[in-house]
Amino acid sequence: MDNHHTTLVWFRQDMRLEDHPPLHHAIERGKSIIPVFIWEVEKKGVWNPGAASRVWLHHSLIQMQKELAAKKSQLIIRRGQALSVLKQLIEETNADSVYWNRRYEPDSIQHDTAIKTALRETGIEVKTFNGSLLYEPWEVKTKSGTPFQVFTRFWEACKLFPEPSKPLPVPKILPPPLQWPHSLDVHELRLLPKVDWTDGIRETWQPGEKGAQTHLQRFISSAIDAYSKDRDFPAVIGTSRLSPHLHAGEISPRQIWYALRESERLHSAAQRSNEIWAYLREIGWREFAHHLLFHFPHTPDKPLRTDFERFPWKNETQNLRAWQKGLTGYPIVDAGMRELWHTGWMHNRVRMIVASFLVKDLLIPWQEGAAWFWDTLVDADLANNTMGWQWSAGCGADAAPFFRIFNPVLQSRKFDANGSYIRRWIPELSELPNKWIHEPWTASADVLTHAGINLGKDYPFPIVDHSFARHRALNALQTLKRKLS
DNA sequence: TTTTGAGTTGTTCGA
DNA sequence: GTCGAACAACTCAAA
Repeated sequence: MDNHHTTLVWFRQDMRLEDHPPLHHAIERGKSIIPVFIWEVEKKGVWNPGAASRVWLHHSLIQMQKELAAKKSQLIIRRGQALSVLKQLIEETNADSVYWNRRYEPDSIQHDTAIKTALRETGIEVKTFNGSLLYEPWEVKTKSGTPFQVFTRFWEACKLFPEPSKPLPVPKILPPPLQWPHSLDVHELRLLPKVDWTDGIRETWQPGEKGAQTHLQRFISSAIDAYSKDRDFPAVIGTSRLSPHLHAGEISPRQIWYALRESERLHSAAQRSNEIWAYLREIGWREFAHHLLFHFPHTPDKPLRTDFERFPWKNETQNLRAWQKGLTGYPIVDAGMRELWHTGWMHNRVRMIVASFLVKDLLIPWQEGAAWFWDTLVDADLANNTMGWQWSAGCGADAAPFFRIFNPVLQSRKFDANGSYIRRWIPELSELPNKWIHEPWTASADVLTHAGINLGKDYPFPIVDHSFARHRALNALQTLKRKLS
């Protein structure tokens, strides 16, 4: 049995067959291919995937198995230390090459680099590729060679690069080995929770490459033309909702880039072009987040602006719990937190509102918010999550702390004027007229009774007064300034 | 990328 | 028709 020159293609956060450089190059070698997924033993002090991400991964793996089966191939699933599993597989299959797409989180870089070195030392060919970013984080730099810290400058610099390379086609067939090594069943990884709370995720999402394509097509055909207007309204499906697919790598940013550029070419109207670039700019934010994380690897735990390490945070567990459960008494905040809990996702506008509320109104450290998002978001991504929270706290790149104290009532009136988002996620308020839906505590006893609400019982009073909290946050920022000078 | 508060101008309404 | 109070609508600077 000559299985010689088999290539292992190691899948991680790139659960797709289209635009997959390692697969493409493995096929070009003309030898058999074994797709591998390894569920690594969870390590302490490392950002292991959160509960919602694991649920997503479970379903994504099942989809991958189906996709591969249609290509006369299969996904070999193993568990354990990646290096020893790969060595084991190399021995079992006589493989001489391992290909994979690069990851960019600090832990992953260290980890993957060590594996690459160790494998090469044993004479194995290792090739790594860029499968998840438009540009490598180290390619984009200022004129003086330093990393960017302001988005607009970063994005301008990106646009000076040649366009990203065209996505690679889905391979027609993956040459199978003469004999398949043993694989675990997806269920054996125990990625699903013991108590099943995943209904909402399953109803809302369709993990896998097909689901990603469906979302992309829907977005291009029905939402892109109103993107810049609609994207801020959480009751409207005005955003792409591609974030979990992007995070799992079920679609690559190159595929999105080309799909949109293609649609720009087909509809040459200037307006559509504006909308497309407004959206691509968001893909740019994702690139920027990875750029920042690569150059400032300590930022998942520590503020980029070091003076913020002395910010007088309040670690009030009760308030944190109320925020997590969607019981702050501010309907727009609670609606967002409940959408998150139920679907594993939250509209971006609402993410900014709830983040501002946690950090500025409750003065709870942004790391607490980041940790909760990490566990509950199906799109939990270390780069995006870190940048987003530091942006909200005002301690990261593009710092503007004063601009980021959102008024939850004003935001609610502006972006959910008729309260349909609130009513969807907070049914106990559904009978309350629009006038009071954003601030139930201002409604008269009469109005509340009529809406069937016993405030303080059915729905909480605000856990903090926003006006008071705003002044408190401004004072806290003031002390930071004083300490500096 | 937002909110607030002050200052200004405009509008309405009743005496 | 006039006056002034009350309030709405708007602009702008500062946090």
